[in-house]
Amino acid sequence: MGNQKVKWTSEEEEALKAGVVKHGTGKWKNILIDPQFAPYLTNRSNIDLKDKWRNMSISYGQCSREKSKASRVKTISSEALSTPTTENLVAEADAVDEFSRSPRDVRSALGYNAMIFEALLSVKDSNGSNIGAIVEFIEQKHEVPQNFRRLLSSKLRRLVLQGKLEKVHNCYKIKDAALGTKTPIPKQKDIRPRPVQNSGLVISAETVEDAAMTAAYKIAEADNKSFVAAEAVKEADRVSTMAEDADSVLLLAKEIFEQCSRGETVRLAYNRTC
DNA sequence: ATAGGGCTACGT
DNA sequence: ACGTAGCCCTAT
Repeated sequence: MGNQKVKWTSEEEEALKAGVVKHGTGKWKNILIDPQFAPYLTNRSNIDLKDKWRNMSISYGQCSREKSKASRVKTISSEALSTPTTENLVAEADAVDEFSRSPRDVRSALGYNAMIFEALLSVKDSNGSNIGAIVEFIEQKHEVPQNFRRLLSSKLRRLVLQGKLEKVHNCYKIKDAALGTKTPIPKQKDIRPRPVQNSGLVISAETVEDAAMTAAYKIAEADNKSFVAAEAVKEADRVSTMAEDADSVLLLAKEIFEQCSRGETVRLAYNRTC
């Protein structure tokens, strides 16, 4: 007799994720009235968004480990201080948030792309950020190598090439199109054994990039709120590292392709150690 | 308007 | 029978 339950479609989920990236968690009404997302969410109320986001956060968080019913998020604040498990360390680090940068910051090992998105997402300036600001932001939160600025600029260039970022004058910002409205890729909930298309580089690279975007969502969420279980952070780490590897291969392939198409002879030397 | 607890339809 | 996820209720 109660009402029928209407399952969320993947389009709705994507719109919600993108909405959270753009407006932040808790801004459900804003997401709902944003013309960018509204078309996908006509059947949902702001409360629905809140509930759905809660469910998504929970299911991302518990992934593989213990599935005690009490891991419902609220335990973080009460127990984090007493039991030093990895999970709680992360929760704690995120709860203190802001400018806490203990030397063993759990996220210091995150992939650079993830850091870049993290930086750009937390700067709400619609003009974007210049490279100096990005470097500064990341240095605040993570330990970086000596040549970081140089490294960063090549990463940024790459992301612009891929259409993930937009460069205006000397400022970089996240391209809206990259945040979901673009492709209605079905993208089912991971876990599934997904038949790996052995057909090629492009497809797999795109898939990985998609995963990297998801990782960015999670990181954005971690900064906006104070919870995201260790599993999610670890996964974000793993995935963004994969994405960077794929990036390199993709870029290399592109260069080779361009040289070939100009009729140049391309020589490849294989001297990897692994 | 939002957060969090509670209820329950639905799929195993 | 049980867990999950969508929906409802209430305090803030």
